[in-house]
Amino acid sequence: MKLSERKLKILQAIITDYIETAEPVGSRTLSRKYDLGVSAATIRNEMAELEEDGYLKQLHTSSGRVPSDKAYRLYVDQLMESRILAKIQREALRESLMQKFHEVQNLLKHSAEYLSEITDYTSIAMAEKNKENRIKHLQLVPVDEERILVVLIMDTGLVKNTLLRIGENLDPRELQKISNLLNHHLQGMEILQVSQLVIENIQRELYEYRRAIELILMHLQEVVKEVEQIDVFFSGTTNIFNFPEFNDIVKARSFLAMLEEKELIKNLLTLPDKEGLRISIGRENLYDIAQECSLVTTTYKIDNRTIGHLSVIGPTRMDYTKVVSIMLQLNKQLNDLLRDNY
Amino acid sequence: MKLSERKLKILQAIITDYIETAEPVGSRTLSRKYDLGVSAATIRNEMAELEEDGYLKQLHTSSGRVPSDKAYRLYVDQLMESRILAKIQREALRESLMQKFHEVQNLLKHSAEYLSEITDYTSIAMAEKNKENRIKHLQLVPVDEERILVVLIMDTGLVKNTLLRIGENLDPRELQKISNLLNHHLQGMEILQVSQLVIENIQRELYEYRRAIELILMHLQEVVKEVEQIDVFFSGTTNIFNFPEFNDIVKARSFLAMLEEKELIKNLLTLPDKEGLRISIGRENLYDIAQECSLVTTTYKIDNRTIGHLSVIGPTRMDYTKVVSIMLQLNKQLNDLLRDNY
DNA sequence: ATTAGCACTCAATTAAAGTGAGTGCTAATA
DNA sequence: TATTAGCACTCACTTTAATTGAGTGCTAAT
Repeated sequence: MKLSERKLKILQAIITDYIETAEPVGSRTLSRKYDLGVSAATIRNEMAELEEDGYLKQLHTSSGRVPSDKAYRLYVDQLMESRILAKIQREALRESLMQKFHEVQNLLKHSAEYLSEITDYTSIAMAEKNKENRIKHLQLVPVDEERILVVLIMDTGLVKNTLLRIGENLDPRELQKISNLLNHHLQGMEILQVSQLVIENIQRELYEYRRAIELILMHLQEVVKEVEQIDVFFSGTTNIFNFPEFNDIVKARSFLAMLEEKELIKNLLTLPDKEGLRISIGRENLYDIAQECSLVTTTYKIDNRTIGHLSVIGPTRMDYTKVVSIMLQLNKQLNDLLRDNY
Repeated sequence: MKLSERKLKILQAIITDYIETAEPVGSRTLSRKYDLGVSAATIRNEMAELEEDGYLKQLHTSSGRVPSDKAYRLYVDQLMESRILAKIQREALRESLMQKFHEVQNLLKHSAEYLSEITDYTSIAMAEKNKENRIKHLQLVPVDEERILVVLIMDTGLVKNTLLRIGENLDPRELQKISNLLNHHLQGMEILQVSQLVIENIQRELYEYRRAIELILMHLQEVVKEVEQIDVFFSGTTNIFNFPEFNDIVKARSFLAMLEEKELIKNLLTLPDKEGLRISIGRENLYDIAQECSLVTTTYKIDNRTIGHLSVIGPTRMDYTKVVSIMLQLNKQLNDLLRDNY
């Protein structure tokens, strides 16, 4: 049941026009605006068939047609032609990213800002906080008589600090000793594996500091809880107001409310992983409120472990061509950066 | 030009009613709903005079009246009676805060979440990133062969990490040596004071590591730039949709757009400092877009230096009584926590 | 000084009429 | 047989008019 060349051409024109105008498109407009080589009547007949096949929808009997999710799917899979970013833009991007890569979190955050600014849609950065984070290094830093700073470095590049009030007065050398011991035992472990048993083993080895060690490890557990929280960052949330389909207070509100549901956002961004770039269109998204939106999502990895996601979200009528080409570029740049630095 | 007892009573009733309903209030409603002991006609006369004095506004000749900013000002300064939070609520709050106080940033963030949830308005947490941050401690942590982590602890409790790729292969002992030297020179300094001269002095003392030292200090300067960025966090932004006065897409949009203007938000929260709790009402705010809003703001300090602000923002018709009493409670709890821990 | 009564105002709601883009069908045409 | 012009019909949207009702200001009575 393949579509004829002509049907594809008409469908493409409809989608292009609708992406641009957000207005249902009729046969007359189409024949005037695009050079399709056939009359409005012919287009009308083709449109009727396209509607039968589920590619177009009519809001009411005498309105123009609007592309369905199925049409967008066809569009992104077959019709869309990828544009290339101007080289100069690419280099500006690289510049701007280079300055921000101190932390993975920041890198994603700034990428999101870049994305929303250049696409005019809303973008989402999510740092994946998977439990398989392994401890790479742990350092105790003396702050003053009463307190120490526990610095935890994970192999994914994640760094966590905890300011800790410790009963005893430990001098730097003692701290270093504890640090070394903890590192020896904990390096390479997932933090959830640090069981009571492990703690006791460590305590046995440095019995005189058992209280401090317990305090530290207890706190690490708490830090883990925080780490497991989802870390989501948005940019350009108010861009949604630019789109007529959200130009009604109820729609805009539910869109913004959706963004506040971090669990939901997480599920939207972390669907079973198709490689590279994933596009989910309208009702393909399982959540009610997301069904009038499309997402273009890329996933970032270090050593084959996922560290985060970037996503552009907008109306189903989004400019897929633009968004996809921008995200592909960004993806390439980011992966280069990650490979070089982590 | 003081208002009579009766006028005050009527004004109070009008404000209370308008806070509750968001509808212009008329003389009849007023006399029926509140026990003012006079007839609607009398109230009408009083209202006319209150309007002359600028406490009330009429949207059109035959509408009820709405309180002006001047009325709200009178209300918060004189009429408002502070409620006390139930003790049980207080203790739940303390519990919830205690678990989050690892970092100043987190403390403010969680407080904001608490505020927006319990008030149903939007809340803002802003960490003041003033340049007078002094270096308390600096620690170099080895990560792997190629990279070190620079941990910077400021006396305000702010902690900053920078992952740094360093050319040379430094063993932990060498790193410690550099750490010590840097601490010796830098402790107590504002980071902007770390001039080229200081850097050169340090380099002279540990000439063999001059390259590493330069790298580290260069990076610190960059970190400072980040630190100087304003760090603003919002909670409950979509609560604004609950209020009929923002139930129009243009208003809602400009409110949300305002929140994205960090500089503006900063200026709103950091007005010349009245002690404790500050209420700015409507046109008292200098920015156009904020003129239909009121803010209740508290400022937090450690050792007399401002570390952050918390604010509740909503329509001028906000429930000042509720917001103020909640913020006073929170203020007390937070100050206790800060005093005990930093 | 207070209040009841009444004519008047004006936003908001409802109802009706008019407009126009777009469709489906049919018959003519290439 | 595929395409197109023509035409009657549909239906959301806009415009205009009529209706409603909460609220006011003024006046005269209490």
